[in-house]
Amino acid sequence: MGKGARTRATILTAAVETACLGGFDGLNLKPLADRVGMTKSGLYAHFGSKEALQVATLEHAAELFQTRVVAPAKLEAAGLPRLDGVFGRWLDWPGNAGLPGNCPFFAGVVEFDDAQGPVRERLVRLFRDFRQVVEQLVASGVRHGHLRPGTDPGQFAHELLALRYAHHWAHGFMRDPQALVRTRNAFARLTGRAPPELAAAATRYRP
Amino acid sequence: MGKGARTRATILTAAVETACLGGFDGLNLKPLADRVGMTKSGLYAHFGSKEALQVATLEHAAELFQTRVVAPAKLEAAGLPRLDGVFGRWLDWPGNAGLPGNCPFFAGVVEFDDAQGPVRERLVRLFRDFRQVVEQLVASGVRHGHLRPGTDPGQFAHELLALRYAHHWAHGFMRDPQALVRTRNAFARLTGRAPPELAAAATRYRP
DNA sequence: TTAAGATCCGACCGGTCGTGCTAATATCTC
DNA sequence: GAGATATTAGCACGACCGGTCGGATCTTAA
Repeated sequence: MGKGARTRATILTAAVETACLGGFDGLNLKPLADRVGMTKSGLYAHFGSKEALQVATLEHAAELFQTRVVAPAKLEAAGLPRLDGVFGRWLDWPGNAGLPGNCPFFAGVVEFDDAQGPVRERLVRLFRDFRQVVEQLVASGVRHGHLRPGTDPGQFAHELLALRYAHHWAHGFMRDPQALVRTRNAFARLTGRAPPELAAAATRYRP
Repeated sequence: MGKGARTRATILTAAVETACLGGFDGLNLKPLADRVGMTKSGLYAHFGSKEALQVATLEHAAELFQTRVVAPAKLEAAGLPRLDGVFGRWLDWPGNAGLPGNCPFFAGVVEFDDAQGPVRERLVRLFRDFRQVVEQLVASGVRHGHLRPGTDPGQFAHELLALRYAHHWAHGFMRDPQALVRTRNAFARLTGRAPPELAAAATRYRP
């Protein structure tokens, strides 16, 4: 690995940490350059623009997510246990990758939802790919008899992401000490492992 | 209403719209002043700082939310129907208030989760208050026999917010045309009104 | 060893940011 | 209508933004 690739990696590592703390809009050149002991123009030798830096940072974070959250599933039993593992690691992310702050992808959702450009496109594709991973895990769970036949993987993935998002809000923002147990309860209900009497909230109301 | 109060209202209306489009970090003085035909210092006569402007904007948005989403529940039948109404209007917000873009509160969650200060505090209190409203609606639903006795209002509110957050992601960011139907499905499952065979996903798996 | 090329710095550009101040103007009260 | 007050414009400051450029310094391969 040449010197260029080495410093590029150093920059990207610091950039991902910065993005976890301040989002992709917080990826300002001067502070980032200071963090790695360089100058702004030094960064520009590696990335030609701020947008390119954002995309590269997103890519680097995605690789980290892949190795820390998704890949370990290969070592777990196929079907629902694998889904359990991914969801559990997803809840810890990005902390379990040694990163400070919160998930940068969720920050990107807010920062790029009205804007457009390559960063947004890349982020959408990232979410779509991960969603597909979840859907395959669900389908596998159905095949193994862990989940009810006919389970809609798209609907399941939608609700799974909802739980992760709510955890981000309750734990990260509201600092609710009950966040984790509530998210786990909801996950248990989603996967049909809640006590039967808690599986649904309503009793007799029909609109 | 004096002239001061009138222009202050004009500014805040424009500020809420701006916050819907670009969040509270996007509340920059010059563009906002241009939008209402004033200069930056004109705004400064009304709010003494950017932070105060953000707080006032948050307050104004909260009042709008109260009147457009929460208050109409008074006209609905107590219990679950009232919860249906609030959730339905919440999904439309802020569009049903004539505002462009997305919910500014969700943007604030990302922008102020690591930061601290009066804006964050106000936003936390806002969410806590609304969560309490939801919990009371749930408790009322239990009393009316619409929801299973013993339903945990806190857990229910946690999952309800999860659905709204997922809708924000799927509809607003991912532009998923199936977002609405999936959110409604999930709401039906949460309130126990999904077809029984869809109420839970798992069949026999026990970890 | 040496020269080509990669790498990085320092200075600088045009803009925009939030924040102050003064002066002039509009509005309200008496 | 006069005086007090509230409101707004105009202007300037320092800090920071993304981006550019020439040249110094270091790697690397011949």
